[in-house]
Amino acid sequence: MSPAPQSDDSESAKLDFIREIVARDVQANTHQGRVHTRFPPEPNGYLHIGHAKSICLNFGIAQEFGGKCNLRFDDTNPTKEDVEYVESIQEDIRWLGFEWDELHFASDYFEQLYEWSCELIRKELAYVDSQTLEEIRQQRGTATEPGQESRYRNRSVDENLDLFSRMRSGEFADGEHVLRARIDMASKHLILRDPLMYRIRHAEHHRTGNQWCIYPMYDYAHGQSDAIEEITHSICTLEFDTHRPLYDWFIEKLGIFPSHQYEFARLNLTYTVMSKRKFIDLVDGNYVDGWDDPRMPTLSGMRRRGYTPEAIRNFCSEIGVTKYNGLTDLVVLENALRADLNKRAERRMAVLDPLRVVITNYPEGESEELDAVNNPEDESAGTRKIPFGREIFIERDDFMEDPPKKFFRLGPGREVRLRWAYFLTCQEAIKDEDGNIVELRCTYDPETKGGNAPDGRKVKGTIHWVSAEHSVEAEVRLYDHLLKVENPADMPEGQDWKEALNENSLSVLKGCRLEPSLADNDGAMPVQFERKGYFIQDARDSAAGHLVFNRTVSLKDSWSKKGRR
RNA sequence: AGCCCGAUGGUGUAACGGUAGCACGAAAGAUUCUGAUUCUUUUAGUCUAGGUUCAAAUCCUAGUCGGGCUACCA
Repeated sequence: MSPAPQSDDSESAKLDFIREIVARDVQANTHQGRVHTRFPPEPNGYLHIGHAKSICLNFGIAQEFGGKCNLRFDDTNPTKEDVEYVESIQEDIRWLGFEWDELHFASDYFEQLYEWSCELIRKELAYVDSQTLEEIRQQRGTATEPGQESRYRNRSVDENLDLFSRMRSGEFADGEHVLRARIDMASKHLILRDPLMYRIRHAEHHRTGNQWCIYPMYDYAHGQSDAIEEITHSICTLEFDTHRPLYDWFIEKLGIFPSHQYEFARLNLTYTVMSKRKFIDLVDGNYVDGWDDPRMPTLSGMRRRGYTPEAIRNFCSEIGVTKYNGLTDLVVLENALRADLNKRAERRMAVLDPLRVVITNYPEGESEELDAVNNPEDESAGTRKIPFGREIFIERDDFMEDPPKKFFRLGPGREVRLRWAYFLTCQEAIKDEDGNIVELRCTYDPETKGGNAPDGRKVKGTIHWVSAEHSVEAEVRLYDHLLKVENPADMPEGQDWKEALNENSLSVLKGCRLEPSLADNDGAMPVQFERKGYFIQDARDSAAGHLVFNRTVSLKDSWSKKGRR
């Protein structure tokens, strides 16, 4: 399939430890120099930015080494999985810019897996255990004490074969029997203490329907699926590293294609959570609006928020791949996003907190159109016309009645530039009876049309504005961190991570005023509201009569930072 | 607790026995019709203790700290 463009680091990029292994294997002509990876999600939830790291790694390696990457759904637990997720996962991967070479489902291998189980039984390497869950658990032993062998451990091959086939044919209820690998109940690797291979589950599977009532466990299904697909490098996250001895054991005993497993550290980001379990808590607890809430680190949420695939890919390449379990600062992600949006987003003007300005020396009842540059970073984006008139709106915090010296914006008697328009001088602030400023009376200099003074005088500040008459109203949603703490794994004793939820993570601004070109903006196009940030029209709630914009990310703001000090 | 994995500026990473480098952040400055962008400069690091070696971030041993495993989840 056609490779997507890989992230923008080129040849100068250093190889991470996994790519080093792959490069070495190619060099040594292992598997005839063939490279084949896979991305193996369980279809039981939506993909998140952590999955993006794995996707970029697996698909990226395939592209870089001229290999292949499969998408394989690890659908071995019918009670948790659903086609809804199968579809959303594919959508998200494609959106990220990758295309799989082969699409597989572990459930397609159930018959082969069953046959291999029989082979292990015949080799006396697997047996049917008829103990209860509780008994099995108790016999497992502890980290310091060995486990005990099941009283069913030495059943004959024939009895095992018979029982296993009757398990398959549905003779038994859930939990009556399991199939176990016969390894070593005294092993220091707890995972090798006769791990379960199959359990009985009378449940309908989203793909195989009611064809099966026994389902393989992850450890028995995953490595064998890798082997069937002749995966050369099976890349997974760190928590599976204790499973590797078992992964290798099955492959060795079955004598099948020797896939190898390599583990890397999953992504952790500050101020957010990154697990399906916690996402479910957020959605079910109505802390967010759903899996695609723009505050969620799910790919669907990030897409709705206005993240671009390129930004995510660049981020993944910047953070690297190691076995160190770190915590990546969210600003790294946000900067990757700003860098990408800065190049591609067209500029528009929008006033989020409008303050009316009457330009007293501008002729009443008249208006004009001015030229504005769409993207100073990209000349090909061209220009557009923006209407200007006697009454405009400016941002409320662009005016101060008693401004400090370093405030470059509007104040009584001060002159600023209206972006792409004229110089404007504030003459008077009109207040209501409570002393709130409700309107500004200003004058403009007709000689400064376009934004430059013929006499060469300079102004320190340029502010954005919209025409009162021509602007359109919109709702704007601003987002902040989901959590108030950097690391939810680090909560004080006895505190649940949900106590750290930021109750101000969403603020909804109504009555915002946008320049009219935004009314028929192609909804999918990211835009920069000048001096405010990058925004995108909300894909779900925005309609012709009711514009809704999401703030993707703010611009860097060294002014407000200074104020804090 | 046993086993496994890990530890380099604030954060994320590179250096593969031979000059500790990069990015982000932070700080200062320049430019600027976005207090954005861009550019310049500065900042700050090898967990600890031993050992091997002419030479250790790198190899060895022990310790400390962090993570994982002890599901009929993946």
